[in-house]
Parts: sequence; structure tokens; C-alpha cells
Amino acid sequence: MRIGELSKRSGLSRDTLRFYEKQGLIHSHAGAAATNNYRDYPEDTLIQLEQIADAQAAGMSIADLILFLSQLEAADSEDFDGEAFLQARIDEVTDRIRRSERFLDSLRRAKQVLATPPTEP
Amino acid sequence: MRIGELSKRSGLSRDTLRFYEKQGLIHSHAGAAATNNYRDYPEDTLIQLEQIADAQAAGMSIADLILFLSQLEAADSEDFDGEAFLQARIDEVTDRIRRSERFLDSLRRAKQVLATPPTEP
DNA sequence: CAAAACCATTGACTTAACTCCATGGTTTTG
DNA sequence: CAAAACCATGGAGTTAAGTCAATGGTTTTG
Repeated sequence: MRIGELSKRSGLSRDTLRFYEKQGLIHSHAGAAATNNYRDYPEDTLIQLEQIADAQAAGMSIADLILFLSQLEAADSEDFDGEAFLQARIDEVTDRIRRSERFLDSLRRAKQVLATPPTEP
Repeated sequence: MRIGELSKRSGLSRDTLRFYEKQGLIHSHAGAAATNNYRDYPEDTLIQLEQIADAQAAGMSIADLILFLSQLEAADSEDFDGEAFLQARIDEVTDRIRRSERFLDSLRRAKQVLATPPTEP
């Protein structure tokens, strides 16, 4: 599909998609018509964009994401401990979830307070 | 306590603490010695800083945090629906946790793959 | 008591992740 | 077929959340 459709279906702006592609998070190939230079994005780019959104929600930077993706592909590089890298991310995300849940509790408590009318003395 | 101790105990830089104070997230008062202009931070600032870290981990911006804090204090302002605001944050954080957990799963699966030696054909 | 360590203030700088704009070419549509 | 809608590229601008550097005053310490 072309970038306009991808943008509409993913909810991301064209600029964001081009930015992601420049960073190497998604990929496209030249379209069928040789007359233009329009790019074509495969259908599963939508799934990848969802995964990117998940990763971002978990606090990963794009730089980390690129490293993570290279882990999925490579699975064997000398000078890089993939397992250690992944474990470090797992620890980070776990901690972030813990903190998020703690914060969620205080949001709920605050709402509770707001919803409860003050008692007459 | 003075800013140096707060920095050491919280793990945040002085600059960050001053930045937070300028934003209104933490507060201090003039110290005992009238001869200088050193500021004094109450003990429970440390707790507040932990809560701020939780909120940030949950994806809240400082601007939102300030609104949230004002909710805790005020509890009654005409032109502002505190409950709706809090519910919106609750929904956001809930979704973020959901996505984070999904991402955590793929991190764990990736590590599993890496840890499993390829099977001989 | 002097050097080292600390403090406040101001303003410029940095980084990540976009976002906008200008330009010029291509497709689609009424 | 012309206007509207779409596309690519390059580069500048924006925002949030800090970080750094310069200056000048204050405390602590060996």
C-alpha cells in the first residue's frame, strides 16, 4: 500500500512514517509503476507499527528498538551479548510497569476522593 | 535538608531538582541561617520525588502532573471536571500498562529464542 | 584561614521524536 | 483535461525534559 493509506490505517502521520523508515524501523520497496518514485509498504507494516507503539508505551527509545529488532534477526553476533541486553530491557520494563501500577492506584484513590462528597461534621 | 543532600539521596541532579521546583512539583523554604539564601527542603520531598518518578514511568508529562497535583489539593474548581480528567488519565495509564505487558512478552520470547540452541536437522 | 565544597541565578545548550514548509513531480477525479 | 489529491525530498522548526557553564556568594574542613 502507499503511504497515504498506511497513514490512514495506522493513525500515524506521513511524516512520522517517513521518519520511522529513515530510522530503519519499517521498510518499503519501489512501487509497480516504474514511472513514479512512489514507495510501496507491505501489509504487515501495520502489525510492526503496533509493535512499535507497544515498545514506545513501554518506554523504549527508537534507538533501543533498533537494537532489539537487530536481536530478533541476527541471533548471533560476536561482540554483543543479546541475552544480557534483552534481560536489561526486561528489568527496565518490569520496573516501569510496577511504577505505573502504583501510580494508577493513586489516580484511582484521587478519583475516589473527588467522587465522595465531604461528610457533614 | 539542602539541595546537595536531596540530590544525593534521591539520585537526581541538582539541576533536575531546581527544574522541578521551578515547575512547581516540589517546594522549599528559606533556611534557618538568615545570612545566606540557601533553600531548605522538607524530608517528605523524597517521597514526592518517588511519586513523580512513578508518574513519569506511567507516561505522564510534567504538565499533566501539575494538573493532577492541583486536583489533589483543590477538589473543587468550577470550570474543570476533575473526575473526567482523572478518568482520562486512568484510561491512558491502563492502556499503557497493557501495551507494556505485551511488549514484555515479546522481549521474553526473544530472549527464549536466543537462549535455545538451534536444533540439528 | 585558605582551599575545597557547597549554594543560587541566569541563560544558553542538548536530545529525542516528531512536525512543518517549500518545491516539484504524479494520479485521480468530476 | 484541469483541479484536487497524492507523493518524495530536504531542511528548518518545535516541544519536553532536562543539562551545562559562568558568575558570584557561603560553609566546611584540614
